[in-house]
Amino acid sequence: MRTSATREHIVEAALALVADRGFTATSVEDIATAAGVAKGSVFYNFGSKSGLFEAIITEGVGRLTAALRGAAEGLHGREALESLVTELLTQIRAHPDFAKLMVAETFRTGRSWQDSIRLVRDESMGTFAAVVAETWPERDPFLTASALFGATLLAGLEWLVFQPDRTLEDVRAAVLATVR
Amino acid sequence: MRTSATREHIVEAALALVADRGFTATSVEDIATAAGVAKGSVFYNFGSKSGLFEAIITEGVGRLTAALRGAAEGLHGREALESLVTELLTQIRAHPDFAKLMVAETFRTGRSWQDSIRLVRDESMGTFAAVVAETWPERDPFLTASALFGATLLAGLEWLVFQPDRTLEDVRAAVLATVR
DNA sequence: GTCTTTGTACTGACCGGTCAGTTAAGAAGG
DNA sequence: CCTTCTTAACTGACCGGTCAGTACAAAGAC
Repeated sequence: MRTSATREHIVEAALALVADRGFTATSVEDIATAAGVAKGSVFYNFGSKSGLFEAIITEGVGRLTAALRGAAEGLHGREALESLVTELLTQIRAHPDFAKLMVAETFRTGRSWQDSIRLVRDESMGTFAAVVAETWPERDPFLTASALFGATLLAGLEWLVFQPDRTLEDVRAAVLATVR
Repeated sequence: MRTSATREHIVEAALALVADRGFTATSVEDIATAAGVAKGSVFYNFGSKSGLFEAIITEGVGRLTAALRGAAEGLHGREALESLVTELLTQIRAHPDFAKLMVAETFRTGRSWQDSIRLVRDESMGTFAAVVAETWPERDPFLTASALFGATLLAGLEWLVFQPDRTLEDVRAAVLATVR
């Protein structure tokens, strides 16, 4: 099997802990305990602590970029934008820890996995920017895309962290009502 | 003098390092070296590592909330919103490290200074929410506010970190063109 | 004017604990 | 019995926090 149960348990536990506390503040021992394995297994399966996080992020990157690309596929204008917002919110709900991690780490420098984070950012924002460039050619595509992306991302996290009782539809409506 | 030069040097160095690397990843020794003082001085002046960060955040909190409150004072509707966006961008430019720190730490839990961070968030978002509630009573004030706040904040950081050659006016225009 | 005292700001060597990473031995399974 | 995977014990580096001591200025004491 390509991804053993042990690997999956470790990745899952690590993602949750790191999203909440940060990379350096989370010890490998804690991750191993939460995953129900011994510390050595983490090193056997991922080589190093940062190796583990590169794996986590690479996995999340692939998932998110694929989802966003698929969501915009064949659509144009406002319709494409609405589909992107909806898909991003869906992904945030499905993988809130990864979303937190992204927000927390995007503007830092020097970590080994920074490139991967930067990659999701560029890919995701690129998808938004493409729609913007096509639909509103008079606007600055990347600044506009980051505003749209930021609005969706922070509203999504506000929802999951502080107002978890709301529905995706509530949040979607709020975001779409504020952007034009 | 209330705040000695030593204190200021330490706060300044600490804010820069922590915004870039995170709290746990930054050692007190590193901060002291960057500030040009001995490690002991950090503990003499702030008591503990987390005491130092509570001081940093409290300072930033006061500055930001006062600025936003002042910006919305006496204004209404779209005019108030535009003033808030402009003021938030101005603050982000003046104190980019504090902005990074906010983004990185808002969705974490359990740190001793978390309450202070939460406080800026609530205050800042509250100022936006008040304008929303007054101007567009049919919209959800807090979800809308977080979308507006998120759009401005992430566009602002995109600007400072990835496109520093742009002007505040460029970013302001992009954000205001995207929100309605 | 000089000597002693006192208080404050600061220093850096040091200590105890924590943590990433290693290793050697054992289980699981074919 | 051999490969793959897992484990517990261990190691050395690093880090937060402490503390005994230095520097120095202000304030009496004579």
